[in-house]
Amino acid sequence: MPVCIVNPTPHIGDRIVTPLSDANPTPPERAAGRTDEALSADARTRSRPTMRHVATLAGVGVKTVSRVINGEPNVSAATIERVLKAARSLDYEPDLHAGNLRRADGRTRTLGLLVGSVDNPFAGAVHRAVEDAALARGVAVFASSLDDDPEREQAAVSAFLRRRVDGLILTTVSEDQAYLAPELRRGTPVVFVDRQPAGVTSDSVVSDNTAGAAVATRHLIAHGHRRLAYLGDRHDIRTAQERRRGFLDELGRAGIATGDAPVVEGLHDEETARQATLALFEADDPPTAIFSAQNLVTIGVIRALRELGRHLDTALVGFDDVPLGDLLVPGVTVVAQDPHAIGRIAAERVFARLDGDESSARRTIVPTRLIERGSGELPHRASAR
Amino acid sequence: MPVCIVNPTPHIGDRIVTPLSDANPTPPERAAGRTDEALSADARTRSRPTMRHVATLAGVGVKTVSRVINGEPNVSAATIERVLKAARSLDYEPDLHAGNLRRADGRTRTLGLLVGSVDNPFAGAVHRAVEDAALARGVAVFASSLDDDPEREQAAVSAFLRRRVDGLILTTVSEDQAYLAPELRRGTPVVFVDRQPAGVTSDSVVSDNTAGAAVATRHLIAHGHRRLAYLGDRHDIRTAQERRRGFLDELGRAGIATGDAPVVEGLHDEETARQATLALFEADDPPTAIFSAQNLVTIGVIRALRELGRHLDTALVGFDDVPLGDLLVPGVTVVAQDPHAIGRIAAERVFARLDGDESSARRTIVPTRLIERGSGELPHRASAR
DNA sequence: CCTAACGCTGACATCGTTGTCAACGGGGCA
DNA sequence: TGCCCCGTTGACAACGATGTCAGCGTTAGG
Repeated sequence: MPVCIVNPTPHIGDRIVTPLSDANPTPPERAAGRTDEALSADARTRSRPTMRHVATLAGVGVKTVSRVINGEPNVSAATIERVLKAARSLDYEPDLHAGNLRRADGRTRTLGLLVGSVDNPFAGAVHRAVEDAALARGVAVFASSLDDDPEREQAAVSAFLRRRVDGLILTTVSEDQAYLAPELRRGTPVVFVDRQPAGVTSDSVVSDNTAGAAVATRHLIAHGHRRLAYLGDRHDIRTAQERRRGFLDELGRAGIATGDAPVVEGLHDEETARQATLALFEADDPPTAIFSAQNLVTIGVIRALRELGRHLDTALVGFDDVPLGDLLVPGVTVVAQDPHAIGRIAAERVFARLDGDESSARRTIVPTRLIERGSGELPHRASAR
Repeated sequence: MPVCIVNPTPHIGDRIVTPLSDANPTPPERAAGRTDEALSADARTRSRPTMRHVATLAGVGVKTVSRVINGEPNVSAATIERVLKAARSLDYEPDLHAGNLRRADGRTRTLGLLVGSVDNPFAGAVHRAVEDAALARGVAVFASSLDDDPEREQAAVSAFLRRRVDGLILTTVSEDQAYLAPELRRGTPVVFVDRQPAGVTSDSVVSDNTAGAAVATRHLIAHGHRRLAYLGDRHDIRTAQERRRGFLDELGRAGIATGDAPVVEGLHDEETARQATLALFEADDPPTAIFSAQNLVTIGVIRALRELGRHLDTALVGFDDVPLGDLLVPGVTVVAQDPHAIGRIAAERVFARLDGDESSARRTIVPTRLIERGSGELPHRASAR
């Protein structure tokens, strides 16, 4: 086995390629064998074995093979043995989709999951929960990233539907999901996560955005802050709107003028959030406390505050937890969502629908939890500047 | 739209469920219509429309619909128009798998991806890169978590194969992937990521584990440390073995006795790593520097060092980057992998194979990069204790 | 002893689509 | 005019599996 020693400080992007011994010398080729011997020899090598190959080798009919593979009753023990042996020797794997074409229930045992980005920790947790629920039922999960792009949303849904997924779990960003109406009418379960649907009615599972934002805001106000800034996601995302509303409502409730509270929207990643924060502190009358409405935004804000050296005197509460948030100094106070619960519940809703639950659409609101770690408890003091 | 106010400090796990107006009132039922009117009416409502439904509505044959849907030539403009109109009005989506059954190339435009856990940031980045490459080719990605469970590995591969994925990108953990040999013989592209295959020969894309670990170790030694501990993953994972070897070899090269260097293995999450670290400091002669060989292990070590108040006098270099590692105090020095490159290259290998590349199997080694952030540059001083 | 019932089995149609092939009609050319 | 070619179209088989059904042999019951 060749060992490769790399330059101690290599440039990422370089790579070292090591050729190994020959493999896959057999070019792909579809079988056309018809005689029994041809079938058998052929299945054992190039082409993918079908039930007919197994049946021929076992000396039984295809239907009998089907019965054995699917564990149907009324096959003699000896026959089962022969069929299994043949299947093993050919390394036979049944074609789920071919079977599905004819099968009565028409289920592909497949789910489509659309999340913000499979790279985001929130999405990762949702995905993992969905997968765990799916695995228990032998269901595979297609995962796709949305990137807040409405076209990508529709393209992903279309790709899922062409592959005949049994159900959809969707984070959406388009104005309106009316395009899903025909599919819903056909009975395909669709559960919206993190975002609520518009233009159609279906199950959804979301965090309590308004209340969570209000809790965060109240927390900052309770520590003496009167000049609070909101930094959030695109305004056309309803989830972001709810968080903003929770923030502004709470300001109003505390008698703080909402008109001149700095509200920055349209942030979608660390870098834009960082720059927005820097700009906020360049302007007159910078905030003494910040509510950041999304995990990547929170990280961008933290970076900016560090750069400005204001992280110890500017209070911060973020919506959605941040990895290692407890190990930073100060610790990052957040309104934590429960992405694992969101994913699990969404999957449960899909499976309940598949199992025949025809009750009316349900909105499940998963509570958030304020986690105090320091950044949100920084008191207001006379401006440091 | 009902608004729900949640208890300010709710217990996560509770949830609020709001019933919405009725939806999906149509029970699922397979169509059996035969006459043209029945076909049409039926397709428009309950059942999923097929090409025959579209053909009937457009007044053409199914093959013509097939031609239009697939953009094949030799269909008159007027016919195309009629067919598209009919397809749109029925909200027709072709069945990729049915087509695939008959199609010459036999491609499902689907990929199977097996990673440690879709929840892990390394895996998320790999996944995202694979998805991006796949999206460009209209390929959907099945993602599945391995959890270092050999049975899960085989079950996942089997689930992928039953769904006839065009290619596999696998993180493996079983002793031996000989079970893949028949599939490889059939020409299915398989690319191993992060782990190298055993018992079969196929493409792989891995980080330069040995060199990376050596760089990390050399870095710690250069800062005066002589008592270095290794904390790593399960010993039966080859990737972990390589990192350990890189560590021990480098110790040897520096003339440090490897026999009594603390080497803790079998760690698989933050908690086990944390406890192992605590134990290390309870014993005599604790290390002054730690090399942690995996991202979750690194985090566990950091937590333990914080608890012990030793984070400012114990040097630490981790293998694989840690989210927000630059914002901790001290910053976490790591040997960063390039998971995005790993995923991208793996996907490129799969697609190259699908495009007919039959060159011999290739091992691509993606370099690592030492990122100095503070924790790895803590100097050795006389024991603080 | 006859018949019904049952366990076991395979022939056949079918699922939704595409590959093959032949038919049709019109235009260009000899 | 006759022929061929080509663009357009649809009938039909086939892909790999399952649902249906009928046939076989054996056993239980009358």
